[in-house]
Amino acid sequence: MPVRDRLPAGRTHVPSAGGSRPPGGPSDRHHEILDAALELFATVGYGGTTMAQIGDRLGIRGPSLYKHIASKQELLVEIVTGMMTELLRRQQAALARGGDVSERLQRITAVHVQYHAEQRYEAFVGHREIDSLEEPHRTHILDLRREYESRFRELVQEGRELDVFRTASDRWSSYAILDMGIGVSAWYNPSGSVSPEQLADTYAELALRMLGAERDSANTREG
Amino acid sequence: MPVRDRLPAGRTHVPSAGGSRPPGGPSDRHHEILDAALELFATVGYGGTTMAQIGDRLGIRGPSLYKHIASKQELLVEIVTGMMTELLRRQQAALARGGDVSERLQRITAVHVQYHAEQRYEAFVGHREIDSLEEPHRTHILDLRREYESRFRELVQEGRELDVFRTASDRWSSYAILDMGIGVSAWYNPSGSVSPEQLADTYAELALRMLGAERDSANTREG
DNA sequence: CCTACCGATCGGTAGG
DNA sequence: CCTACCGATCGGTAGG
Repeated sequence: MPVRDRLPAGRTHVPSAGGSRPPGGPSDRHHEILDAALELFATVGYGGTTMAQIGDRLGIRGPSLYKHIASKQELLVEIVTGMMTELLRRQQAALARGGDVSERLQRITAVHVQYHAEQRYEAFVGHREIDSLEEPHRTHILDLRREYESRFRELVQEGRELDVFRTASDRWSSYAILDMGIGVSAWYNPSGSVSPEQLADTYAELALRMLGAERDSANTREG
Repeated sequence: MPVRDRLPAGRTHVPSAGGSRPPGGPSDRHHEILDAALELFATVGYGGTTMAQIGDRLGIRGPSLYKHIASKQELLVEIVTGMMTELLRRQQAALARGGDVSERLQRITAVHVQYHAEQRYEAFVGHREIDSLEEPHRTHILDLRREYESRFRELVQEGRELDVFRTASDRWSSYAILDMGIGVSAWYNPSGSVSPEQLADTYAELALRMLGAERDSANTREG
């Protein structure tokens, strides 16, 4: 359900490297285009976005965009691959910190949710517009996604085998965790009073409870 | 994440009333069109579906559809309003059965999930294509959805005030439950070995755990 | 970065 | 239920 209403306006920049890039450089323009496209794809959809609209946001005409980009499809590919790459990167970092299975599950859930709040536009587009990707990009993204998902499932399984988690199905439990995090990208409001970190912590707690983890409620985070 | 791959082929009929309708009657054709449109909207999107494609499924040309329907938009409106109406109807029936707050929360979660598995195409389209609705339909649907969601939130609140549930936020908990159910419509495979009922029961259990409900694990269902 | 424009697609209508 | 077709939109190219 959550999507409440249309996605609220507001920016969700890919880090713009505030100053380290030569001003007026070609990749600056590319980045501005990507940014405008992201916001439009998120609010009116890939198919619903025209090159003229993207150009409007930069004060130029549609055809002028082609001096900086190859195609509309290229913009989508960059957005979606950037999203999956970043999700996998954060997930790997979370796992690399080690800890018991509850800690690791809690951490990959938290980074999952935090990303979907912080970069809600990338996440929203990344999930919604996968079928707008032409091959072989679509297949590639689906492969990355399967890898991302399998980390959750494997961790749930590990916990269940150790009798730390109690669940009827590793698969369904991990899907439930993934899906409730994805949902965040549809309703999170960055102008609200809650930070992505707070939301991430709360959801990670919900996930652990869902898995029937016996909480010591104290030492789940290392000192 | 879950969407695994493209939505698998397969039918999800609005009940076709096997035989009680006069054969060749006008509403038969209307229903066939609606059915073809549903499957196409679910697999290639509303914007990605052409009238010619819908016609193809019935062995007729695109323009011939207009003898039975008013517009492409009308088809979407019927699908989405049908979905929200049915969800609300089932939810009300679940609440009307009474019981304590855990029982009622468990039941509205179960019907939520069961619908998203049984009618996964309607549900998928109903969530994904809301922004493809023209006004005033879009606003109307969003109103119905808010009503549907609020029942979850109110029930979570009731349980928390009774100290039956323990949750950091009624809102986030209810969104989590709603979103994990919505996710089902993207990955559920009706050809698999698990029934919508089984999935619904399992998810209802996950929801209760998430809310920190103290399970007696026995008398949560009346005799 | 622009205007002019091509080629293709599509929802819907006309008129049988 | 069909063919013929209108009017509008859109991604992308040509050629400055």
